[in-house]
Amino acid sequence: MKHSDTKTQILDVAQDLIQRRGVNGMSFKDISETIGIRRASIHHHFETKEKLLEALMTRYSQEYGSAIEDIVASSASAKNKLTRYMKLFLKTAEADPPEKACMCGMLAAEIASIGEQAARLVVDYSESSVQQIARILDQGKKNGEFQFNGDINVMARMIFSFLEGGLIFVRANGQKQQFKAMTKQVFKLIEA
Amino acid sequence: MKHSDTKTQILDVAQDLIQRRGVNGMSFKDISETIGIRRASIHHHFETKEKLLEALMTRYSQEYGSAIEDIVASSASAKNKLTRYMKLFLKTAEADPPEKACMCGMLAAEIASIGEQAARLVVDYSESSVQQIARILDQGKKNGEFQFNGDINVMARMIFSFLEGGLIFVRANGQKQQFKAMTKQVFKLIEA
DNA sequence: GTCTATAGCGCGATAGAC
DNA sequence: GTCTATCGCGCTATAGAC
Repeated sequence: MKHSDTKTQILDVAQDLIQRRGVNGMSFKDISETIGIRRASIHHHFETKEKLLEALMTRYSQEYGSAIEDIVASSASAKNKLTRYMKLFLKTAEADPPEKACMCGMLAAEIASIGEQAARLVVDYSESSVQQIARILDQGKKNGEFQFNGDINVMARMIFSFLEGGLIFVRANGQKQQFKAMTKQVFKLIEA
Repeated sequence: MKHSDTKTQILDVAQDLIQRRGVNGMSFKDISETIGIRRASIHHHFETKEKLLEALMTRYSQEYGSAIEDIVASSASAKNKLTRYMKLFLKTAEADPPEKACMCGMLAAEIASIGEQAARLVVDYSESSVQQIARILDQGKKNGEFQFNGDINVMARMIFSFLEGGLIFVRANGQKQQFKAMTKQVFKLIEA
């Protein structure tokens, strides 16, 4: 079993810190102390903090983007797909130790503090997530699983917004079981 | 017409900066340069940054808390109340210049970076907001305006989460008209 | 690829004059 | 109540040895 290389370790620790404290609450010093190297060594792998954020968000988009694509492209029911999609968020809410929000949500909250490139990656990822949710809703509406009034895309954006905001607030108030209750409530609103 | 005093100016500028950049993206230097005084003068009014955040969140709870109470306690229809409540968020989304999210949401996102006292004020305020939304939903369900499956409190928390998350993401992607569309979608889901 | 050393600035905070 | 001056630390970033 090989240990992950330094570059990967840096990305892992940076992501963890951002999910807990945010971009401006995460520093090269924090990272270096956590993985036991010097700050200068981080700069060897990532020239600037801005570049680190770009690399982080790129990896994130690929990992989660393909996980979500797998879900949407599968032959399962719409309900099963939406359940699996929301389970990705549930996993973060129920992480041990908890106190983690979605990294995309944290970067979006501090969008003014990250570079243009990283900001675009955040926007692109979130817009693509909304689209994927919309596809699931569309499938469900067409095959009769789901039934609700209003526009599918608006509804998809609402679900995404609630998932992101929900994670931030259950982390703040510590009541993570509330998050699960809300994901179940989604189905009560849209199921036929 | 008297100009607002320094203490109020400091709170106003601090709140504005937090809504745009977040707690860790706001500094005494930013505040001092914006209102044209020295950093030491801010410390005269607020001993520490932590105390400033407490004062800020206390004022915020009072202002918005009483505005929300007025709405909930009025004799209007549930639909009218919920519309007025959501209009408080819409006003932030459509602020000019925009790029503002809800201060409570920004503090919640960076909850690990603020003191215990300020953190509790954030949690208390958001929980009380959820309760107020629940009261509106309860009124609407009882008098037949609203009709939806599931628990009222969970539904209230979902609406609050979506409003907070929604503000963060429409600020990031610049499409504030999407926020208004989502608030309208709420009624399509719950109206009888 | 990791290190030491350092530059240069921003930060929160305090002492003390006015 | 505001100022100047300063402390001490954290921050991102860079140069250059090993």
